[in-house]
Amino acid sequence: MAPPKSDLPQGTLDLLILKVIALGPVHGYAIAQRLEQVSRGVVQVPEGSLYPALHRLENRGLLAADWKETETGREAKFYRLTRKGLKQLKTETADWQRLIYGIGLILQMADGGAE
Amino acid sequence: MAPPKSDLPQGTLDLLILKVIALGPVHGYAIAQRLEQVSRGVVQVPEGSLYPALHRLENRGLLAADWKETETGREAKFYRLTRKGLKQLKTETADWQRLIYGIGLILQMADGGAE
DNA sequence: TTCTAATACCTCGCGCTTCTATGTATTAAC
DNA sequence: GTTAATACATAGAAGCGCGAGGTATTAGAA
Repeated sequence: MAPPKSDLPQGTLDLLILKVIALGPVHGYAIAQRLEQVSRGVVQVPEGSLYPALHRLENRGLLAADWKETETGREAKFYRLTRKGLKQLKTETADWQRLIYGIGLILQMADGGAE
Repeated sequence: MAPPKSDLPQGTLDLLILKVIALGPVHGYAIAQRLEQVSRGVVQVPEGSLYPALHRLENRGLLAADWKETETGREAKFYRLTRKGLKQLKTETADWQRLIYGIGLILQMADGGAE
């Protein structure tokens, strides 16, 4: 309903991409679709963010890719997680959880909440 | 226990600063301390991030500042929220909630969750 | 047939933020 | 008398997200 305009904070995109790929090999275009669908429109990833991110992750050795055919008979680059990528996913997920916990504490803060 | 290394995602710092200031006038140095204490060490704001952020927010008209004396008899720049700043705080808080909701959906995703 | 829309990939460059490093000055403690 | 904490500040580097642009294929509408 509400215009779901919401830019991603720097750093979170990698985590989301790793998570989607961890569920099974997917190609880039499908990753963006999954993220938008699953998050119910909250997370929208423009291609200008997506593909550079994928290349970054691949260069860091967190992803590996092979060209295959999609179900619709079209060539696409399917990504999968490396062992290093899986480890990174776990670390970043934990970091994220800790972060939103900490930020939650701050946002719930009311007058007289400290000293 | 665990090394609390956790860089802030871009954009969240403004939100946290606005939130702290909303509780009453504070000076910059104290803001960083409050954030670290309340978040139990999760949020750590280096001065090189803090002061530029404060200046940014002031230039955008979200904060106003006056020099006053601290309880320890020292000069410090006390910030307070403008009306615009309060409005911004509400918007950004709502945006943040929607974002962590969306990201939460993605991180909870398991195989077979979509098709 | 021709045009549009969707799929699927890519890069360039702007803009913005964060962080490290460095600097000043004062007060308190050791 | 030197170190640590308080309190402010800036400069420069590095990184990321995004808009805008580009290529190519396929499917469907006009």
